[in-house]
Amino acid sequence: MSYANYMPDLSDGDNAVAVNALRSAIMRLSRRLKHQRVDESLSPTEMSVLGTLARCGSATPGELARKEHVQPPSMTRIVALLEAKGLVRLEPHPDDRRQKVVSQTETAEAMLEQSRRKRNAWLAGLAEDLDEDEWAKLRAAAPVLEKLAHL
Amino acid sequence: MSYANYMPDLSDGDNAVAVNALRSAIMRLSRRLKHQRVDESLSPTEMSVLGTLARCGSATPGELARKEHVQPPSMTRIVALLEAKGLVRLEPHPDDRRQKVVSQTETAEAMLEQSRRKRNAWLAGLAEDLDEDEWAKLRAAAPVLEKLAHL
DNA sequence: TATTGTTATACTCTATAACTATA
DNA sequence: TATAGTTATAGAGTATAACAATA
Repeated sequence: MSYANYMPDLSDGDNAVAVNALRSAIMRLSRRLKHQRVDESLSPTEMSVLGTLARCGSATPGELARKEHVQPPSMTRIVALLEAKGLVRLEPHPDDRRQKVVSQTETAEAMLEQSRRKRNAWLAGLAEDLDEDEWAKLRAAAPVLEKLAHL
Repeated sequence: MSYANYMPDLSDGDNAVAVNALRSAIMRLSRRLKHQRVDESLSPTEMSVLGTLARCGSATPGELARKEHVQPPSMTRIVALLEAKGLVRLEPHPDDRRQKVVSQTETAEAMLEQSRRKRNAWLAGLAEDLDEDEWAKLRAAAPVLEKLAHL
């Protein structure tokens, strides 16, 4: 099969339908996920930063800003709030005194675990309305969506 | 196969991984989708309301607030902004004088069409990094995500 | 008395512009 | 001169509380 067969041709009805459905679902679900916080004082982006740190180990504020698609001043504020809550640690960069190294604390790890439980519980509630086939499709698409989000 | 086999057991690693990936991707993609507005003066929720009206025909402010998961005062503001831009029409409710009926204008239909084109263009840009199999998984999961968002 | 929608107000999150320190 | 991060400020979007009109 040639590249043209799966490239998202703008006139391809299937892909257009999928794109519209994805966008609509993403915007709606993101709004509802905001209400599923383990800690009400933790914003979605703060949670996302903790998740990034859990995956990457540590990062500079600039790297975090690029990964989360926010501007540097916004990340400055987010990191400061997380530090005040004891969820991240800030250390001087070993090679460059302009930069800082942000890493998660043990408290953050515990909170992420708690968050995972709450998200699973929320999902379990919705699951009663999904059948096995639908669940399989979600599991298959999850890594693709994650890849899209990182592109 | 029994119900227990596809129910999202909290100890099920596959589902937990999928949930984490989905949540992370949804939050990141929603942030980037905000920057893909066809009209800079139209917020994501305003776009979403227009989409809802396109699907449902018309609705009261209260119904829209529930569907978009925002509080009634927020929807009052959103509807007022959309009306000022000539994108929705407000008419008195036929049976209940407390309520109003919101419906989209022809201008809104044209804007939604333009928006679809822009989203497809954005997706076409990302498509170069997705292979055929990944696209198939996205198409399969799109209706499921839409269903989730409506549950 | 309950419900629909609005007004007034405050809060959260993010961005832009200007600044400091270091490379 | 360029880059990393910060400070100060403004704007967008939403929520809560109090209110008006109608059921």
